[in-house]
Parts: sequence; structure tokens; C-alpha cells
Amino acid sequence: MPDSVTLSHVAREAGVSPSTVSRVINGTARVAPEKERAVYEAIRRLGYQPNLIAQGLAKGKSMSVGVITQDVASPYYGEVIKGVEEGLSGSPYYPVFASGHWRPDAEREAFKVLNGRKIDGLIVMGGLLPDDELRALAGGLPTVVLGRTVPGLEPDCLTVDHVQGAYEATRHLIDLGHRRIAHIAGPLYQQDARDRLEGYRRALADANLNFDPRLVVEGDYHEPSGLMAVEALLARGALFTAIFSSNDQMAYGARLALYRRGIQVPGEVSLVGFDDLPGSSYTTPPLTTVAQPSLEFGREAARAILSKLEGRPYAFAPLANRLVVRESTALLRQGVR
Amino acid sequence: MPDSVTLSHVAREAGVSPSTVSRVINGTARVAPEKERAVYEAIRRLGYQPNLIAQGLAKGKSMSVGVITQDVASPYYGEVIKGVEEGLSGSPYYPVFASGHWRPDAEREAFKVLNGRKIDGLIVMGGLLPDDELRALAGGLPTVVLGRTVPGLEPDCLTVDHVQGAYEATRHLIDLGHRRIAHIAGPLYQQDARDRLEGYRRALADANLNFDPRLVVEGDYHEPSGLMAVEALLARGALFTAIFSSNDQMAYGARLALYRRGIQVPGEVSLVGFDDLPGSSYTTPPLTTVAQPSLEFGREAARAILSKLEGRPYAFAPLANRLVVRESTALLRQGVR
DNA sequence: CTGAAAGCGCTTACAG
DNA sequence: CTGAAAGCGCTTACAG
Repeated sequence: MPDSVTLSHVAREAGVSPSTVSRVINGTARVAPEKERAVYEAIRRLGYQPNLIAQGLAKGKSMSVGVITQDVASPYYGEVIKGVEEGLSGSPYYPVFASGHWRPDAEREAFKVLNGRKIDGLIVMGGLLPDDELRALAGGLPTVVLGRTVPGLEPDCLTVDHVQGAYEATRHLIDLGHRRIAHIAGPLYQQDARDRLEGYRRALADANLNFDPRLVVEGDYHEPSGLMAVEALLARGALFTAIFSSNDQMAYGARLALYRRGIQVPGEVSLVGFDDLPGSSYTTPPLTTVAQPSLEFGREAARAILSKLEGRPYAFAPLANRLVVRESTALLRQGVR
Repeated sequence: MPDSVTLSHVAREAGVSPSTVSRVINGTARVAPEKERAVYEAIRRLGYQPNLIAQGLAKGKSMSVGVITQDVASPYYGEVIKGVEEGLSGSPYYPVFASGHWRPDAEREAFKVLNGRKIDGLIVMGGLLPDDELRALAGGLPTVVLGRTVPGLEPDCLTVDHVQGAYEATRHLIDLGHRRIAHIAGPLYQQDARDRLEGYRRALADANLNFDPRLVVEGDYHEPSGLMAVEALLARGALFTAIFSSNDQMAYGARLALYRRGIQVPGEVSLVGFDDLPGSSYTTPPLTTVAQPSLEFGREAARAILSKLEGRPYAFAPLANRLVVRESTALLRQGVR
């Protein structure tokens, strides 16, 4: 932190008191036009920039909002983070990130750090912190929770309906004539993974198709688990003509497993993902998937926290997933498998 | 910022002066064992957490390092950011991110914000800020520049040798028998894109192959431009049996263009990328590419800035790209194209 | 070893 | 409209 020009310097330069300088900067009280001009002039001349740290201490707020994310390098969270960044830009608030790495203790640690930095608000993206701890946090701080619904905290929770998204994906496969549809589930300790499994089951049920547990394998949302899931399915002799993967990354893995086995997509097996990652329109073939409004998700979270910070309650805009049909799904060809 | 327990509360509770509490917290002077114990006890009982903002103001340092990144949601930067995060964790310093979006004015703005937050050090990832501005920044603040070399600032700049990486990629293709190798370049206003083009040219020259400008197309490092590049190549009737793409994302685009035309990879055209994004081992076929040590890149930056913050000079550990041969490249088949 | 005091750079009642 | 003063929560010479 190099020595820098302070408010007092500006005051001296402008021939007014520090209080006055503060007032013109914050527009917090009427100031004589000449003085105002003098202050602005001095600011310009000195290249003065307010010390946000000092401001924070004096005002009792740091003008920052903490964001607990799980993995900055994940393509999905990357988009959400970007949305938060965009949503906050232009406001006086600044995001400060901390990673939970999907470990409750890391999340607690992240919160402690953020708390020490006196954040004014908190955005929690998913995570595994128990509901009651989340409620405690939200009790002490304006909070927005992304991707999970915490009982008692509903108005602060923003989620997208994954059941519906998964339902549509499965329905799409059924409409194409598929009857034996495998599902690569996400880690079932996560709400969204359970929801997507549920959507899959409902679509089957509504089409009078039996749910066959031998057709579902649990993965961990990463590519290798998608590959292993297909291997597992094949190893157990499961018959299927389509796969609904709980996210795109696992679908990539599944795609590769199929490729290695020489199984055509979508010729022999149709494949649907979930998330619509940026790369999914560039897989071969381009992946049919459920698009999540991840950028908008982040923006919406930013808007919500901004409102709350100003003491206004906020009603989330409804956000919906939507199926994007590309080229990895096709009509069931009779006689295959 | 909810009302919280302050140092004075702890002092009162422990029956000592605030100074003493500060001293035991910071281990900044010897304190009588009983008092020390009393203080710790009080801290525990009250759940006290130091206010980093106030500490920052008093100490004249904020214990934070600013990180100017270009795009948080890019898969490549995501990894680097993660590396920085990891490298800083465990230290008392905390990263604060700001995005430059590859626009000099946005970078300036980002720096202003960070400056207002009184960061103690700065990590600049790439970007388009003119060299002299970067030198000015580095003059006022411990700085580490990633991915570009600024004249006069060499000891603060960490780069990987892209010329060498591109050379190896091209060489690999040549070794496979390819003679007509197309190159999809990155945006040539970026140093790394120019370096990779240079590596391509050198490898050709060393193999006594002519450089054919009709075989190179400039893209923008994103998928669509890779697709368009192949279209352009095809449209101009260029003959090639291999493509070296300046990054993986454009290679994905190229792959799709080839797929659409029914051109086999690697049967008819071999394809090499650069970056080794997490998804590249899961494309079909898995992509041969030049692996960048992106995570390590970020960690190294963190180590460097930490050293500098403690006043110790730092010599960067050498970081190298390495070719990862997967399945998108194959021996030239005679008679094709 | 330890406390009282001053100070970090701001803001904000309080007077006028 | 405007200045002097107190205060935000810490740290750190300065005395003792």
C-alpha cells in the first residue's frame, strides 16, 4: 500500500475542511457551488482516490459482498460467478470470493474469513453446509442462497426447477421412441442431483414405463464418472438405447466410452446432458442438453443481494431450464440392440 | 455488518488493556502467561474475530492481493485462478479479483477499484494494458505479471515458452509425415498467439517446409472461430492433412467443422490443440494438445507475490509446456487429399 | 511485561 | 452551508 493522497490533502488543497470534502464526495449534504468546484478540482489535481478501507470502518460497512463458491474452476460455476460479477458491477458493492470445495469445514472457514473482512452481504452457491448453519448465517447477514432451498429461508433461496428440466429431457427421449433409457445420476447427496433423478422417474412414470434401477448409475458430475458409468452399464449387460446424463461433463465421459466401444451417437444410442456448458455446442455431435440460465442465475443473485442491502425485500424473477435439442439424440431405430 | 464483538470487549472480559489483547493476537510482544491465557479464554467465550478492515487501516496494509483477470469464466483462466487461490491459502493474504475483459479501459477501472481497496500486491493475468502503464503500476506496488513479458519488468513476469510448445506440436505432426499443416492462430494482438505462430513457423523451417500463408487463419481463441477457420480453409481450396490450432477451444470448433464435412479425425486430418483444457481428454477422439501448467502457473504467481510482500525477491521456478499425445493425430495416410 | 495515548483515513452528529 | 470533534476497531511507539 504505497503512501497516497488522503482526504485531508484534498481538503488543504481546496481550502476547505475534511468534512466538506467528504460531503461533496458522498453527496451527503448541500455544499456551496464554489467549494464543490474547488474540491473536485483538488481531487483531480491530486489524483485522489478514497480509501475504501477507511470508509468502511467509518461507515460500519465494507461495501463488499462475500461469495462462497465451491469450485472457481468449474465451467458451471464459472458462468454463475461471472453473472454475479456483472450484476454487481455498476453498484458500489464488490464481490469477495471464497471457496468451499464442497467440504463443510472449508465452507465454515471461508465464511470466517469473509466475516473477518466484514462483508455486508453473503451469497452462498450450493454447498454442503447444514441447513441450520445456513439459517444462522442468514440471521446475521443479508443472504442469498443459490441452488438449494433451505427450510425457513425460502425467500432467500434461488433455485431452478431441476425436476422439470430432467423431466423434459427424459420426455424428449421418450417422444423419440426410446423405452430403455439409462440415467447417469449426479452425486445424490446434492439436491439438484436428486431432483434430476426425480424428473427422470416422473417422466418414465407418466409414460407408463417401468423404472429400472439397473439402468441408473451414480456419478460425481465429472467426466471420468460418466465414462465409468457407461462401462458399468455395459458390464452389467444393461440394454438401453438412450442415456440421460445428469450433467454435461458426465455426458462427455459417456460419449467417449461409447466412442471407444464403437457405438454410434445418436445412431445407436441417444445422449442428453444437463447444463449446456459453453463446450456442449461443439462436441461431436453437438449435445442435446438442458440449458441452465447460469449467467442469469448469478445476475439474479446479485440483484437480490443488492436489494436486500438497501433494505428492500426482493422477489426472485422466475428462472427456467429449457431443453436445447441438438444432434446427439435421434429417433429410435428399430432393431438396434 | 452485524454488531460484533470487538477487541475492547475482549480486553474488558479478560481484565487487561486493549493493547495487551492486540499483542497476544499478533504475537507481537511478550505477555505474561496468565494474561495470555485469560485473553484466549475471553476470545473463545466471546467468539471474537478480529476486524480485518480495522487491522488494515491501523497497520497500513490490507492483507489482500488484487488479481486482475480477463475472464473468470474461461476454462483456462479458471485453472490459473484456482492456482492463485490455492497458493495464497494458508497465507494471511487474500485474493480480490477484478476482471479486465481484455479491454484496457476495463483493466484500468479494475485497478482503480483494487487500489481503492488498498491491496498490498497485484497479480495481472495477461491483458492489454500498455507496457508503460504496467510498469507504472509495478512501480507503486509489488506486482507479478502473468503471461506476458514487460520490458524492464522481466523479474516480475512469469511466462511459459509458447514458442517451444508450438514448435513441439508442429514437430509432432511433421514426424507423423504431415507436410501440409494448417494453423489456426489466436488473436495476434496477444503475445502468446504470436509466439505460437512463431513456434509453428520455426518447426516448418527446421524441417525445410515452406511457410504457406494460405494455410493460416486467425481466430479469437473461442470455439466458433475455429469452426469458421476450417470453413475458410476449405472454401479457399487449401490442401492440408493436419491442423495445429493455437488453443483447444478453437480446436473444438475445428473438430466440429470437420465432423460436419464428414472428414475423419485423425483418419483424414490430424488435429492438435494447445492448453489441454480439462475437457480435452474427453473429446472424440481425445485431443492431442500442448499441456500448459495452468494450475502451477497460478500457484507460482501466488508464491512470488507472497515473497515480494515479505520483501524477499523471488526467482520463478521454470515452467514448461509439454505435448500430450492422444488420439486426434495419426500417421499421414498416403493418397488422402 | 503493560497501559494510556495517538493515529490510520474516513464519516457524521453537533453547533453555529 | 460548514468546521471542530468524536468515533469506527485496531496497532504501536512511548513510558514506566
